[in-house]
Amino acid sequence: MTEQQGRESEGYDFQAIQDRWLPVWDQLKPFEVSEQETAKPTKYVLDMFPYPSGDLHMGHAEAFCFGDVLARYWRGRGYDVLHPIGWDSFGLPAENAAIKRGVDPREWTYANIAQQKASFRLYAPSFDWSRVLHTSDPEYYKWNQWIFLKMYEKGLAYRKASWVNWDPVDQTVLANEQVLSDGTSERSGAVVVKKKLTQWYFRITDYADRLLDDLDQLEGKWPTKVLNMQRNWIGRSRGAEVEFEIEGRDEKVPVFTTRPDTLHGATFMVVAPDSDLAAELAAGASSDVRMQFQAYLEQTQKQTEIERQNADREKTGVFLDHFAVNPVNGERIPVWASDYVLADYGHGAIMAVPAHDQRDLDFALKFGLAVRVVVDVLDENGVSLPDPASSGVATTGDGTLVNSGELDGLAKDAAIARAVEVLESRGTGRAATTYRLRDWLISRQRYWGTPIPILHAQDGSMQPVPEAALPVVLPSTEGLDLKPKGTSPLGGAEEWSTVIDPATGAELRRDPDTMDTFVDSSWYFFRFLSANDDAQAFDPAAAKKWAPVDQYVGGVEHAILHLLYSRFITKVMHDLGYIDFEEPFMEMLNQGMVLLDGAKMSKSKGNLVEFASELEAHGADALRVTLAFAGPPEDDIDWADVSVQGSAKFLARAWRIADDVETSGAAVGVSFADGDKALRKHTHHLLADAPGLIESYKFNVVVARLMDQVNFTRKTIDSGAGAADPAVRESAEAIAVILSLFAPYAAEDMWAKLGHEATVALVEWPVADPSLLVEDEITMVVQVDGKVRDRLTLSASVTDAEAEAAARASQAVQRSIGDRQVVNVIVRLPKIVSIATKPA
RNA sequence: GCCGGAUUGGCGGAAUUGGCAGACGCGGCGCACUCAAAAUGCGUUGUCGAAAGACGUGAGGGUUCGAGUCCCUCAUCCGGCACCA
Repeated sequence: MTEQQGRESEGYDFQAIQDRWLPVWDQLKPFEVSEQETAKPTKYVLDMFPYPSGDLHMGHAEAFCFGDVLARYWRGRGYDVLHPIGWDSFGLPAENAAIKRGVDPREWTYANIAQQKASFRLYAPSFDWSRVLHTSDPEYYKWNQWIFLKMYEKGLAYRKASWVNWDPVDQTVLANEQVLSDGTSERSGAVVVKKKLTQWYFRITDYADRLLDDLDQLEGKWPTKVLNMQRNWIGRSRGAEVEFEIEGRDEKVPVFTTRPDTLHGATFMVVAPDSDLAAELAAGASSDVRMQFQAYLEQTQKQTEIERQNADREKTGVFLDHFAVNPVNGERIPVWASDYVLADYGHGAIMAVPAHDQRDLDFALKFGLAVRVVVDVLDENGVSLPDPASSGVATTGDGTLVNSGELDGLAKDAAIARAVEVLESRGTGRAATTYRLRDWLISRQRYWGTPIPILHAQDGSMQPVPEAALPVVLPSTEGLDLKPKGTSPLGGAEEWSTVIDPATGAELRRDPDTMDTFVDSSWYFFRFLSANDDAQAFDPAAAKKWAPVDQYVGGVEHAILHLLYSRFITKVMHDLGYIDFEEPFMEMLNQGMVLLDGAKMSKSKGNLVEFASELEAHGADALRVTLAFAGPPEDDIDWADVSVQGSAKFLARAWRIADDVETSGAAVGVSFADGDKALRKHTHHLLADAPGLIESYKFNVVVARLMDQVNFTRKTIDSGAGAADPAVRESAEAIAVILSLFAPYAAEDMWAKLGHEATVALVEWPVADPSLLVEDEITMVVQVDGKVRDRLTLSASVTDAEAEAAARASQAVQRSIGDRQVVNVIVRLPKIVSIATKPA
C-alpha cells in the first residue's frame, strides 16, 4: 500500500482527491460549449477578467468562486453555460515592470498569465478553456483597431486640443474617470496636472441620455450602489441656456442655468479664467486689466486639482472691464473671471444670482456686487428668510417670485417653465440639458497598448489605416526607449512609424499613441463569443445565441469606468447593427473585498493572506467553501473571522456520508420511496429551497443548509436507520450535486463513491417531490398580547376554529390570560394564533 | 452640502419579506476516546435569574393582535458626487 493510499484509507484527503480528479477533468473538458444549436436554453456567466500582475490573489479567489457557483448552478439546472476566461494583458504595470527589469513587457505579461492559468486549473472554476483570449495578442487588439475605425467613420472617434489630465509619474494623459476625487491618479497616485494637448476622444457624451435612462432597466438587477454611482457620474442636469449680449461683442454668450426663474436676480456674469471667452474679453480691455487677468490666469493654472476643488477657500477673480446685458430686463451687468466657474462645464460662463446661489453670494459679498432677492423663500414657520445680502446665506429653496416682472407671484417650478417659454418666444434662450460626463480620452503616450490605426500626412491631414491592413502590430521593443518621457515611445520606432502611401507615394507617419486599456475591456465579452475567429470581431449569430451576458461578477471598483465604457461600446455595436440589445450585462454581482484584521491586504503592510499558500495548505474546495460561507457575497470578508479548517471539517463530514454509503449503503438506483421519511423530507426541502437561494446570491445560506443536511443525515445514520437506508443515499446524492457548486473535487469524489460516472458537474439537479414538502403536523405558536405563551403541535388540516379552541384550551395560555377579557383572536394558520386582551 | 447603503450574541452571520429572533459556523465551556496531546465525536453556549420568568435586533417615537422587517425623528459607520451653475 502506498503512503497516499494509507492516508486516504483514514478518510477524507483533499490532496489525493485533487490529484485524482484533475487529470480526469483535463481529459473530459466538460465545460467547452460548441456553437451548434442545442435545445437547451443558454446562460452567459462572466467574471471580470484578471490583469496578469503576478499570481492570483484572494480577491480573485473570491470573485471567481462566486462566478463559478453561478455557472455550475445553471448547468445543473439544465442550461448550456458559456463561462469563459481571458486576460486583460495590456497596460502600465507590465510596461513599468519591464522597464525596471530591462525586459520586454511581453515576457513579464505572458509569464504571469501562465502562472495564473496554472493556479486557475487547480482552483478549478468551470471555464471553457477553448476560448481563452489575451488583449495583448495581435489577434485580439486587431479588433480594438477595427472598432476604432468604425467609430472614426461614425464621427464617434475624434481628435481635439483640450486641457487634459496629465500624470507626471506615468507620463501620460488620463481619462477623467481615472482621476480620483482628491485629484490624484488612480494608477500612480501622483497629483494630476492640467496640460493642453491634442488627443483622441470617443464621443461618449452623445450617448449620455441613453447611458443614464437605460439604467432604469437594470434596477433590481444591478446593485443599487452601482446604478447610483453611474447616475452621479453622468450627472445630467436640466435647465435652460440663456443668451447674454456682451457690449462691444457681436456674438452672444450662452450660459447654462438650472434656475432660469431667477434670471431677474442675475446681477453679474462670471466666466472661467481658462476659457477662450475670458482670454478674448481680457484682450479687449485696458492694459491694466489685461495684466491683472494674465496674473490671475497663471495663478489659476498653477493650482493642483486638490487646491482648486477645496470649496471652502475664499473667492477670487478679476473684473474683465466688460458689461453684459440681461436679456429679460435689459440691465447692464459686469463680467468677471473667476476660477469657481469651470471652462469645460456648460459654456464656461454663468449668470450669477447671488441671492439664490451660495457661490455667487460669496463672490458678490467679497467684491461688493449687487444682491437682489427674486424669490421669497419662507422658513418652516411661514416667515420670509432674511435677505441674503445681510445674512450671508443664499436662499435656494422653493418660494414665490418677486421683482421679476411677468414671473411675479409664481412658485419656483411654474416660474422655471414660464421663464423658458419667455426666453424661447424672444429667441434669447431655450430649455437645455448639460452633463457632468465628458468625452472619453483614449490616447495614451505609452508603449504597451493598442496602436491607434491612423496615418498622419505632412500637411496635417489624417487617414485611417485600411481595414484590410489591420492589425497594426506593435513594433518590437528592440532599440526602443520605453521610459516615460511625455511622448509615446512608438514615435521612436522610425521604421515602424514611416509608411509610404501606395496611392500617392507620399510619406505618412503612424499615430504614435496607444489606446487606453479600458478600450480593450469594453468589448471583450463579445470576443469570447468568437475568440478564435480571425475574420470578424465576433459572430452576430453567436451573439444572438449567448449575449448579452446574463450574469456578470466583479469588483465594485469598476462601477464607473469599465461598466460605463462597456455599456457605451455595446450601444455603439447596437447602432452599427451587430447586435440587437443595448445593455451588455443583465445581472451583476459585486463581490466584497478580502481583508485581514479589518484592513485591506498589502505586501508592504505585511498583512497578506497568500492565495497560493492557502490553496496548498487547505485545498481548493475548503478555500471556496470558506469564501462562500463567510457571509453575503457583496460584503467584505475579514480573513481573521473565518475558519478554513472549519470548512475542511465540514467537507470531511460530507464526504464520510458518501463513504458510508459506499461501504454499507443502498445500491445505485435503489428506490428512495421506502427511505426514512424525516430524512427524505429534509432532503427535499433542501432541493426545493436551494435554487431560490442561489439565484438571490445567498451562497452562505446554501452552504449552511448543506451543513444542516450533513448533520441531519449523520444523525439519521447514527440513530438506527444506518447507512443502508435508501434515504441516506438519496441525501448523499443531493449533497454531492449541490456541493459540487462550492467544492467540485469533494463532490466529484462523493459522486464516484456513490457509484456514478464523472462528472457530477453535468448532472441535472434532482427535483423536489412536492408530496414530501407538505407537513402533516404543524407547530403553532400562541401569543397573548404579543407574547409567545405556548407552542402547540397540531394536525396540518386543522381549521381556524379548531386552532383557536386548542389555543384557548392551553394551560399556559389560560394562565397568562388570567382574569383579563379576550377582545380579539387572530388565527393565521399554520403559524400563529394571536389573542388580544384588556383588563376585565 | 446632495445622493445611496448599513447598524442583530464574544465573532462571521440567519430569519420563507409583517408571524417562534439568533439557523449554520467560528470561538468558549463540559464530556467521551487517549498514558497524554492532537484529530474526531457527543452535549452546551443571547443577557439577567437557582427557577418561574423578565429583558433583548444602534437611540427615541408611531402604525399593528403582532415589528429585526413598515412609517417619522435622530445617532454612528461606509460608499458615490461636489465651487457642476
